[in-house]
Amino acid sequence: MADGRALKEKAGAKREARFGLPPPPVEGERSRAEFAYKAMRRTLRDGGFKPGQHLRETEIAGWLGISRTPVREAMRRLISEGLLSNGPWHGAIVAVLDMQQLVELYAVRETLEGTAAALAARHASDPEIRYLRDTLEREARAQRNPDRLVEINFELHHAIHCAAHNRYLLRSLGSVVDTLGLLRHATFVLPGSARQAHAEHQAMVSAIGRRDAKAAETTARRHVRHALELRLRLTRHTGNAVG
Amino acid sequence: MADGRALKEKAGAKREARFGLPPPPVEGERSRAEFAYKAMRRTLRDGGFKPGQHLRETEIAGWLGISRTPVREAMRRLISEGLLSNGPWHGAIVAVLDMQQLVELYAVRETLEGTAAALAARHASDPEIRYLRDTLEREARAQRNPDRLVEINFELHHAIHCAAHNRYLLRSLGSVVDTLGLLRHATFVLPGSARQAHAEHQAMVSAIGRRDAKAAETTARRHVRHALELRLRLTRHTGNAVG
DNA sequence: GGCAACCATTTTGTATACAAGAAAATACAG
DNA sequence: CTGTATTTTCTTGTATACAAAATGGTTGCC
Repeated sequence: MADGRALKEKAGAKREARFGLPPPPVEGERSRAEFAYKAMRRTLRDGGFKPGQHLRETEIAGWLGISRTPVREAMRRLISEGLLSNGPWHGAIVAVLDMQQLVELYAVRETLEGTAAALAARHASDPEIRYLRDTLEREARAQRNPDRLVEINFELHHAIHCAAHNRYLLRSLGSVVDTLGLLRHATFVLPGSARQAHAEHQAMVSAIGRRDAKAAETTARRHVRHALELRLRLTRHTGNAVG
Repeated sequence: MADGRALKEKAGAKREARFGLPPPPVEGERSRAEFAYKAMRRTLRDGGFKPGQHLRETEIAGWLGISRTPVREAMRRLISEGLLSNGPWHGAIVAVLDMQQLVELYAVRETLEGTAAALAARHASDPEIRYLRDTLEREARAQRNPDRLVEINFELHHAIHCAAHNRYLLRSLGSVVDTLGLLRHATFVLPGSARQAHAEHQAMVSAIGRRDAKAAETTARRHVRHALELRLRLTRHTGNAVG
């Protein structure tokens, strides 16, 4: 860590041109590898990297003002999580999802979300169920605010995943959700979808609260199927490739 | 860590003492990171690393005759796959599974294997189904050979996973199967278990061959439940900690 | 004798130098 | 003018030097 200053300045010039991102948002991680990971992840989420784009180690390193080593580590991690792909010739590119992959992904998600809901119905603690109901109410009050809706939707699903009390299920679901995070547009822009999603969320939380595992699984699976339908419709509008 | 030569010799002397492994088995991978990954993975599989053991980067590097960089990369990959754990103080230790984790793991496995079987029933090609039947016959002929049985069992399950034609399901299943691979003892040592497993495999393959997704899922889930029962019984015999 | 603080050793984190490989560009020949 | 071969440049893979953090032992004090 001789001098980050010179690097940071040089990269600063390229920064805006290369990626649309302001400065790397978070600072103060305990390790630079962690910092690089979080920064790249957030940038992926926010669409700062375009799907299919070739990410060069030196470029990212300069951008973040650190050396290649921690960047490399972060990239390998993102690759193993499926958010980046190993290009044909060694080199990371931003993963792209085609429609076939979308369908496969949602098939797995349906299974895992169904299981999570069923397990949550069995194992959720009372405070967890109260938190679910609270989140549901917050969702009801945010119907007009798409950004907030996306956020609350994520919180609700994540809360259910956690309430299942199964760390391996949580890991697999995390992998699927992260991959799905590559998709840029929320489906809430479609008319009526927010209301429908809220109704389905209500059914899920209600079933979990009643400790009705069967109903929880059924409603969760149906919810995911509907989400896929919305997504496919959205994809049709947007164009062939997603992301 | 001034000069690698002294380290290499020192580690070479320790090699047999530290890890029970002869020389690192595979050579000629396209990158040393890949080589280190495969070597460590194989060693984990073969029980060369003891659960809970602290793996030091320099030690592994010396053992494999390469530098720390690719070793580091391999370790991070293994950590992200859950085969190693990030020790409390930065440093990789071999993952250990307690009984609670075992139960959670099998719960996920039941879901995923069930889904895989159901999808295989729908999507498997005829050659894939022929391969399943062939593997089943090979299993029938190997009833007396526990080592071979473990191998064929793995092949059969993997063939079903592949026949589902869903790369995300395959990834999640791979994660679960790998973690399960930390368990050293096969359950086939228990009396009658091999025969029962074979019967259940027959039911699964038969259902897939009939394109009966519902039956495939049911039989697969039951198979996994029985496997968990065997595993728990075995754990009881072996002692509390598994691996 | 026990506890605490400090120092030494070990181990991980980071940077950078160097090598090998691949891709792109250019030049030459047909 | 086009296709191919060669060279150049860029990018990744690996090693090693260096820095920082932490652990464990040792020593001193209460």
